[in-house]
Amino acid sequence: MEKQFKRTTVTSALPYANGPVHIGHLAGVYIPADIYARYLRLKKHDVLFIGGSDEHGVPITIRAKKEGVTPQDIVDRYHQLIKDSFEEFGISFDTYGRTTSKVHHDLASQFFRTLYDKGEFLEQSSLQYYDEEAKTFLADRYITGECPRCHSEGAYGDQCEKCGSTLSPDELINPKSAISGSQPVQRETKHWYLPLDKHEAWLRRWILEDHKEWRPNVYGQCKSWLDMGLQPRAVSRDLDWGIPVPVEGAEGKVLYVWFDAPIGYISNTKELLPDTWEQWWKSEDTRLVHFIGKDNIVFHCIVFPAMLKAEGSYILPENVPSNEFLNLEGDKISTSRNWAVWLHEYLREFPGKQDVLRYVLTANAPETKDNDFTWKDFQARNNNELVAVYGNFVNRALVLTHKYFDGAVPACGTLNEYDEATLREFAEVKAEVERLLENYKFRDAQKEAMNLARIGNKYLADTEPWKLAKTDMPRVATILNISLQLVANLAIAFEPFLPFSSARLRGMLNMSTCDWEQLGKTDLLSEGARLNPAELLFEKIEDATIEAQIQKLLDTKKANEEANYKAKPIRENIAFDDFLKLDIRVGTVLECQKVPKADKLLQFRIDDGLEQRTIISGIAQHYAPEDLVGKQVCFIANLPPRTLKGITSEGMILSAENADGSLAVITPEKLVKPGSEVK
RNA sequence: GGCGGGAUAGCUCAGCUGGUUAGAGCGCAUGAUUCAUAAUCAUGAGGUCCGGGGUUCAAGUCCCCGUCCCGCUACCA
Repeated sequence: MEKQFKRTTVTSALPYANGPVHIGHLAGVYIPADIYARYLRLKKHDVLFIGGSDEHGVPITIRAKKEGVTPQDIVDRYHQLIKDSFEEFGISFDTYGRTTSKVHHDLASQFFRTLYDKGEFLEQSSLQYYDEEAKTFLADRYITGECPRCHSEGAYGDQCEKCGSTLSPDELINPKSAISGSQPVQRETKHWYLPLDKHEAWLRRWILEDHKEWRPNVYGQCKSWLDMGLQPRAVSRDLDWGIPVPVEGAEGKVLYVWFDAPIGYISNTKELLPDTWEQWWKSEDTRLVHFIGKDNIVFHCIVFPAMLKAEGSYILPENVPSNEFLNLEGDKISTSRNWAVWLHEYLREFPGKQDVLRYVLTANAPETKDNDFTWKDFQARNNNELVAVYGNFVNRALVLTHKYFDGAVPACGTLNEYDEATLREFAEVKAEVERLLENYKFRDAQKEAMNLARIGNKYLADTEPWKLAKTDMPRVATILNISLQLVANLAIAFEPFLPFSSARLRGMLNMSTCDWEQLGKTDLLSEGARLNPAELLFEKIEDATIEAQIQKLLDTKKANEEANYKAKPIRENIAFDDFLKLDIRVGTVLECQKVPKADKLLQFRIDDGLEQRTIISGIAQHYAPEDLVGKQVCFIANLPPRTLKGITSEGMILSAENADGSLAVITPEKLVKPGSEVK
């Protein structure tokens, strides 16, 4: 475990280039990765911090189609937006590439080819939908139709967004091609699969035995997957946006985006360092660390390592620190619902306050469980911690020096015991911050760094130089010298966390060096050195500012509710005879209970006027079974029976679906005889 | 339902392989102080460690049963 590494490759999940970056991404991946990379650099370790945009995949092509532009236009737009906002925010990538680059295409292609030549893939043909008009196979997202579960229109081939079901394209009723609108036909197509099952044995050993130190969520999820047994995964798709499968007879096929994206880490390295990139990826004394969100655990811990191992010449990750999710004001962050704090907007609305957001998102990082970001917490942490503790100490030390010594670092006399105890505390904090950072505990590490400022405030309160100034100037000189040394130390300690503030602080101190190993030293500023005028390192954030942000979110929410409250268009007319075929009846609920081993199903015993029948209905999340007993419901009585969870359902209970997805059972306005027809 | 993660002071979280009166920051109360962005410092009040069993001399920490939250997954005629 205590392996010595010569260099470290740090990767952070590639953001998908079909939308901007929000605080969830920052808290989960980019800020911790950046802190880690900056820390290693400060320690003069060799480190390479890799980022880049993920620019392939179906959602981008769909978005392009919708907007009437090319996929390239989409990725160009968001790649630039994301790249610029990361840069402005101080995420210190050594390189930020993109998966549409030539280097990436070549490398990914070559990677695939190597595995292909080594026989690491399975080839398999299957039937898939094909659009004869557009002359192309259709990816799952390109097929729409009626959802077989909730019967709403507009379900996609992989998922119905209305009821949330996961679908496969051949389940859709009346499938239509999203490209031409024509009815697609099934055609045989060949694809390549990575047989993960073949890699199971070593993965099991490597993760479950050799990496017990991985975070519980990461380890647990891997174990869960391994215990369920791994299945082969397709690595190609029929699509024209992506990296062509480099095999004869594979025209019209591209690498599946999850296969090409992680290779992006490697190709971005190669693009930056064409001659030496391999040492960052193939040398046993390189430590590889992937920073990701919890949705990416399986890819980075199982699939990507399997790819690397299959290729044969690459190292495997040493750790995969993965964060949970960040919520916003109590609700899940959602791009489609516009429920987010977007980085590019934050940068515009809070100019110069990068570090405030960095601080808050680290202090409240979802390292062990989902956390909630609130604007009030943002304000409190800024005003009560950054301003009151850190900024204030810096300001006190500088102002006092200007007042009593005209802005020059005063001479340090003999230290008394209290001085030395204070400095010892400092050294202890340094060791603790290091230990925490090396264990990927960024939240605690930052808190520990903040303790340095607390020590400083206490030191000033206890020594009271403003009183001694009347009687003992040499002692005041010593106290302020030490205080200023502490301030200089803060500039180093906070460099990984709050780089902008550290830079400003160094400017105020005229401090040229910044080296982690100097942390804890008391000669960072030499006697007589001139200080610049004190500026406020952080400023208070007023209530009005916070209220405006909260209002902005509330407005968003309202706008969304209105946007969602749009009734669906009426379907095509049907013949009256078709209506007559439906036999809708009223029944009285005699019994109702939850179906065992199913979360959404209720089992009804219904009096239909003639006899009793059993009906299963997926409304368990909206009704307690006992509340329905004795009620009358409407149901379709002449559907063929269908077995669900081993129970035969003889009909379908009618419910209305509200805008928020909740269900309301349809019941007659007054009591009628069971078996009454609904016309 | 299965699997994984979580549940500890008002809030956000620490508590390693079980061991003295369960900790930190913020908030709150009281006092001190004025160099400082009404900042700081000290002290204090706050906890059936989700509930119930069990193992043990000893359990927040281990085992079993259950509840709630998050994720993946199954079911939704």
